[in-house]
Amino acid sequence: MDLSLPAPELAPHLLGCVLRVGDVAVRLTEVEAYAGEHDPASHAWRGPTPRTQVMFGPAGHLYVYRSMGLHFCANIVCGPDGEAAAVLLRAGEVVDGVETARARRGGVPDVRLARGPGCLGQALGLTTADSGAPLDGSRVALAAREHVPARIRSGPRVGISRAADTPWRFWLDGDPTVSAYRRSPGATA
DNA sequence: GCTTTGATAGACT
DNA sequence: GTCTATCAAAGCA
Repeated sequence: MDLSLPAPELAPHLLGCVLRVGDVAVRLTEVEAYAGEHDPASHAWRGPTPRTQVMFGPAGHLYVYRSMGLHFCANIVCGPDGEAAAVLLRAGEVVDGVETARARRGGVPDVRLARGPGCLGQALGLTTADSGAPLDGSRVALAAREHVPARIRSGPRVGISRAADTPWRFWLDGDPTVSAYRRSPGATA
């Protein structure tokens, strides 16, 4: 696993990998690539800010942000140092620490534990305090998948207002934990 | 210092 | 399928 790859190349390679945060681990089933300064949909497209600075740093760190006040979304920073590339983790299947995740999510069906970016962040217990945390295996670790997933699909990204037609969303076809496609209301497409 | 916007999720018609 | 809650960071005056 080479996290210094550009986001669009790395994203499909992350599918099927297991991300562990504390007691909870998820198998990634849905991700989206963001190419930083070259991507109008990225938080970092206009240059570094206090909130996005971690994306400009070296690969192998978490970037966590808050959306709509209530929801936390997790990204894995990738690309070379200085490039604001990141891969948004949109959904996953909880493979360890299910009880912990279930408690955090308030008793929803298991298939929904990490379905959707905000849900995934909540299931893993991530907050903005975890933004910038390294994937060094202490609290957060990324394990390579054992086999290449059989069916990977790609398509337009979801829920963003710019460049929504860029096919940088990747997911495992047929996986029940993948969120239903949901078009951005104001997407320019 | 103030105003606008957002990489959503869940409830409601 | 459509509508809205809710707040911090970004952007602008």
